[in-house]
Amino acid sequence: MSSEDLATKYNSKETEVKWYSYWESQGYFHPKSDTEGKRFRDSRYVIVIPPPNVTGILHMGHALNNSIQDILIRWNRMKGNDTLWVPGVDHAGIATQNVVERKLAKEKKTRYDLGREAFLQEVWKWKEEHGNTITRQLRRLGASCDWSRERFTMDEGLSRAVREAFVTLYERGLIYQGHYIINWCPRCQTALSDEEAAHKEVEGGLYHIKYPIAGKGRQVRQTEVGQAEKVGEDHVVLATTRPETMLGDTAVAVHPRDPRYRHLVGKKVILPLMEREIPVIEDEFVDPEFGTGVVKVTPAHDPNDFVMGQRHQLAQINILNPDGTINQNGGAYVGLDRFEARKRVVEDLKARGLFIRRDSHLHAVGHCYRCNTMIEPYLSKQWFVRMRPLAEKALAAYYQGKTKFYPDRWTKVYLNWLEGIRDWCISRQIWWGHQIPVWYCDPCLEISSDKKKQGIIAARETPAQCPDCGNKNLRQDPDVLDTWFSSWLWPFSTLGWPDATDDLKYFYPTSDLVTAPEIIFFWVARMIMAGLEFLQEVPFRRVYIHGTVRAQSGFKMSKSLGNAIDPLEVIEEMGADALRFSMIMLSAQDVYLSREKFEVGRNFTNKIWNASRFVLMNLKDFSGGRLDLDLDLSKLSLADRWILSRLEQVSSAVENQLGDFGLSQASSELYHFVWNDFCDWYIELSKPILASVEKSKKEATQKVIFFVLERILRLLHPFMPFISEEIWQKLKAKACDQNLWPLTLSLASWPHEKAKRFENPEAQKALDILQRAVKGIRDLRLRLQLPPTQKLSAVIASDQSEILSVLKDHEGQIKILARLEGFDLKPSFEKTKAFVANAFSDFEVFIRIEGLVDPVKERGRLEHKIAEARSRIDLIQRKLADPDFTAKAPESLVQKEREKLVDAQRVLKSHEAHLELFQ
RNA sequence: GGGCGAUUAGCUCAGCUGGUUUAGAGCAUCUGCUUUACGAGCAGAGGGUCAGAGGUUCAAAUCCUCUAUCGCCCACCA
Repeated sequence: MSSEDLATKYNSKETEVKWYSYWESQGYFHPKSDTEGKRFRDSRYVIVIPPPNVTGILHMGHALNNSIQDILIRWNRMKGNDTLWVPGVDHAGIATQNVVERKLAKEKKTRYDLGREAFLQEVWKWKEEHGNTITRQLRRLGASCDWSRERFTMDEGLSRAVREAFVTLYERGLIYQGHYIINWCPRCQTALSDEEAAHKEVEGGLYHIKYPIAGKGRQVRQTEVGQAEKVGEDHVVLATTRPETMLGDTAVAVHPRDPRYRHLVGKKVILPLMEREIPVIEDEFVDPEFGTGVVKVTPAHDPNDFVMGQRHQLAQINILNPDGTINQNGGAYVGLDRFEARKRVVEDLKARGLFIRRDSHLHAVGHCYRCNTMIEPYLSKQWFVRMRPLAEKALAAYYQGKTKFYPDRWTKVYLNWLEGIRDWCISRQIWWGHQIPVWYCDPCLEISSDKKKQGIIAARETPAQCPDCGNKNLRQDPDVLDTWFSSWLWPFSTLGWPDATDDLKYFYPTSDLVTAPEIIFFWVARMIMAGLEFLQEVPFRRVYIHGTVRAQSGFKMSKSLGNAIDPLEVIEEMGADALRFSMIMLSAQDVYLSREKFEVGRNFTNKIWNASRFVLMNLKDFSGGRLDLDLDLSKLSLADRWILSRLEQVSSAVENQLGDFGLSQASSELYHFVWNDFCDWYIELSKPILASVEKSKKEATQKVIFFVLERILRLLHPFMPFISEEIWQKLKAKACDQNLWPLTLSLASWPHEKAKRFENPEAQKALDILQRAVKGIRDLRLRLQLPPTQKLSAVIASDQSEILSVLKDHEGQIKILARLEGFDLKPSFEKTKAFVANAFSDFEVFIRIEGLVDPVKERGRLEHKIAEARSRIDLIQRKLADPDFTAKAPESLVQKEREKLVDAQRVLKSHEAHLELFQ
């Protein structure tokens, strides 16, 4: 085997390593920022990667997300745009801290044993050792990121950006600190944002409890029969899903217009177990329809109760420790875990005769999105971003058409969220992350009893002393910021913000954002707000939301569910190109994966490889390949003109699809073109010419096949970068104009020309005739179970001379493709019993069988065909008989129906005539 | 409780703004094949009243309404 040949089998592993390291080392993914204006800003194409977590390992969701981005990036790079794909990794505060804490736990240590400083060193160490797993894996996928611009949300520059953003917002009055009910994860022991509290339906209980009315002797009127259970002589019944929180109750509430309880308002009840008197208040919030119409009010442990508590100036009693155990405010229950406390509270209520019943109750409960622990609404002091003003800007930008969502239905989701936006709790009680750039001066804090910010210093640079009193002993807020507080700056922080770098000037705003629906709120919406707030410009023009990857079972694919397919295993086994192509083809909507689904891509790589082998084998004596075709088109064979015409159609279809994020449609367009048109027909039609001794004809076909394959590889390259490059390089060796060729396919130009120089409807029509003739004969041979070795001869009859001449011109090829000994062409043909036939509207094919066929079978076949034709004719006739149709449908359509009718009738007549012979 | 998506051949899915589609593809099934690249292949075949019911229209898988089943997202009803 000479070096210009392709091996019998495609070696994906070797190829992938070879080309990826070449591309990367040559800096092909590294655009320069061109602020000189040598190029138009319109010719930029920029994507920032959704930064995977440092703790992440590549899963199928990443594989899909990054394959899509890489296709868009490579496509744009080939189109000659200044194309930048900014990669990077997210520090993933809670997730990463959890990982390191788990590691410590194995050594029976906690983070508190180490202390903050030493713990953070541990995390950094972990990051150095394991943090580049995901970026290595992205390279294996083929992701053509500019690694020289790789960022980490905790690196120096991004940390600066975070401080800048925080302090700017603080100065604009958009950041505040306050005591509010937030979502608290007792396991992670930190606050969470609303978005981080994943609501899940849980089968819980609705506990009915009696609260005695204070001041015995006061009679409670029996309202109606049937209400007895709700309003007794000396108590009120209420319902709760979390009985243990009663320890912190500071009121009981009813609806102001609820007649059942009017008389109770203003009275007091005795909080059982705590033996505390609490008031009965009225509040519109209470739904008389729910439960008994009476609500216990726990301002420190329920968001609604908190608000209600503020309206009525109720005390807030926090009964929980940060770890979810009951604190000293919980009386006898101190120290118990919240769920244990629930049991005990219920038992004790039962013992006192105050427990009525537990109904089972389905309700949504928040769970920590990191560790899935049930969240507690918890009153604590946290930092918040006032989101309304930011959301207003984002809404305005949307209505100005600044950012568009694809598919469009996501805009509604996005807008709804913005319209109902709530403040963002950004402080986290963990250590791994950006520590809040706020310092306290304790002496000043003590002095300022009013609500001024005295003693609180938010600063970009660590302050040396208090600006008011000069105290040098400042204490930084121990909390860190929500991870998303750095992610929301990603599109510009990665480009150098807050510095006005060349990159920022040239590449911001970016072009597209490609991501999954899960993080529209977490990330996409916030990035848009941040972009508008800090740079007065939307961070990207278009947002492409692709489908979710699921296991075949329909569940989300995840390692913890054990239903994950490891993309690296697939790459190992079938190659990155196979993985990418399979996923993209399936990605028209949510992707349900199973192992077998990757076979499409694998088979396709195999097909491409072998077709290319064939081409290269037939170019042994050839070195006249060119980037552009230097042939007189009119002198090319029909097959050549046809494939060129199809190539052009497909190129522009792919171009159009890609422009609209129709990657799946584009990939399947290419798949069918390569497989069905190029391999099944064009290569087959070329074989006799390539084998012929007629040098000029052979050379012309060599040129065309070379040209078409080269274009195919370019079209395929964004989807399948490795195999296309490997073959392309071999092809390049056959070119006579190599000096015009780029060093790598990834820098070749995208083959889309506006001038339709190859468009050729005549060739397409002629080839269609040829294909039908061949298929018609093949069908007969198989249908009649004629032995393959049986020599056959055929007759093709048509009253259209153009058809006859097309077939005449390609006699040799038809003989090979249909495996005929020979055939005659006739303007008309008298059928005899010695023939079987297939009829088309414009011609008939006959095969001489000389009694080889069973007349009964043949009759059956013909009757079936006749029935088919009749039902078709019937359908068309009914349509044409409808006066509404002929009157209202466009004339061209009616005309078409008439033609269809004539065609169908011809087919019918042919079959009928033939059937008669076999009667 | 709201919103969104799905429902098309045994399986997995295309079918975008109604009319060249007699509703397609891939896998699976069946038949045949050492045809000078590919059996991960080649050549054929069978298989669907497009979830159901209404409606709009000359014309509906495609647009509208309702229903059913499945899935996702959002939501402070204790």
